[in-house]
Amino acid sequence: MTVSRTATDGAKTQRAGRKEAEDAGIELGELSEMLGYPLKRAQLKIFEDFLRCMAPLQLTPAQFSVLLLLERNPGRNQTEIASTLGILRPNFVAMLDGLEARELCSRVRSANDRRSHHLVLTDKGRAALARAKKLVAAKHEARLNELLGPANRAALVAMLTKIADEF
Amino acid sequence: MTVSRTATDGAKTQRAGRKEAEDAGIELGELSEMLGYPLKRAQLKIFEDFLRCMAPLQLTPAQFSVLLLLERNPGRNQTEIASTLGILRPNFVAMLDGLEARELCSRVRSANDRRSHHLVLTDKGRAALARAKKLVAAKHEARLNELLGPANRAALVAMLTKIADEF
DNA sequence: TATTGTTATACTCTATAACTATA
DNA sequence: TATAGTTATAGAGTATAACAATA
Repeated sequence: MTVSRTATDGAKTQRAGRKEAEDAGIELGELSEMLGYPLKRAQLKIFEDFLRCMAPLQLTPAQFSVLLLLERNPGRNQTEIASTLGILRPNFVAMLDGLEARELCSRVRSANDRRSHHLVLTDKGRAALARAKKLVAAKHEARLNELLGPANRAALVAMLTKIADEF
Repeated sequence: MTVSRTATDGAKTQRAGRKEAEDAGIELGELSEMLGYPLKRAQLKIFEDFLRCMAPLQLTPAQFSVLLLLERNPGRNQTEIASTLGILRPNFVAMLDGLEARELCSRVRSANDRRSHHLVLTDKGRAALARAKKLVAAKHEARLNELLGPANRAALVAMLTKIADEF
């Protein structure tokens, strides 16, 4: 649990956990056997690395996931996209404002229901997403495969998905 | 990635991701194959369940991890405990204030170095931690074993630890 | 009356700078 | 001068209530 970090790209911040001196022989004890602790630490590491790999495109994991969803599901409205990703509608507004300001996607008022916006990728957004996918595959996911091996990596994703869906 | 939630105990909040209607057939696509997305969702689910199981003791994962560390490593100072857990020292102050106000641990000024505080569990803290461990083992971790099986669960923790330490 | 997008707002986490008291 | 604990503060992320436009 706990655990902090933030390596927006600068890669500064305190190394945390595996610091250096100071924690001269502090024992984690049961903590390392529980799931939550390594799970949280791994999640932070992965997001950190994702940010690093994505630095040239300046996309956060959340923004990347939105673009990916828009590509796969063009023309959906804000409520649909946000709820699929577990983003609350009010919080999705500023996020979309940002993506739209960068011309990566756009809101198109629906003709049928003039309350809702169809969300679509712009050409620029499509291009950025294509580059982003390549960066993630070549740098981020490739390193993962290197560390765990493809079979273990797949097993890991499967177990995490099972927890997310069934726990 | 994205994903939200917060089930401090009330278990309200929108179901997110696996919502109900609205997301009529929205496809996640590559998202489900990447590590970050299921990793984040699993982490939120696990913390949610941890909070639920821990509701009678009102301990967050972070607070639990601090108490566990104090039990295993009595007499360490704030810098040591905080850095081990990846908590920044400034943020650790309010956290300790809370635990001390509930008389679960206490700060003892060091005789050698009057700048630092030895951190120790109180008897009440030791008792709370004992109860907490039982709750986590009986409710939280047991359910995990049920879902994945002990071998898979161990493999999962091993892989996450590897990522946290070596990635 | 219900829903979509939105605003306002608040609370938690995380992060940095700078102070104080010791060393 | 350097370190331990602290204060103040700022920024993300996440949460809820309520409003305008539309259905």
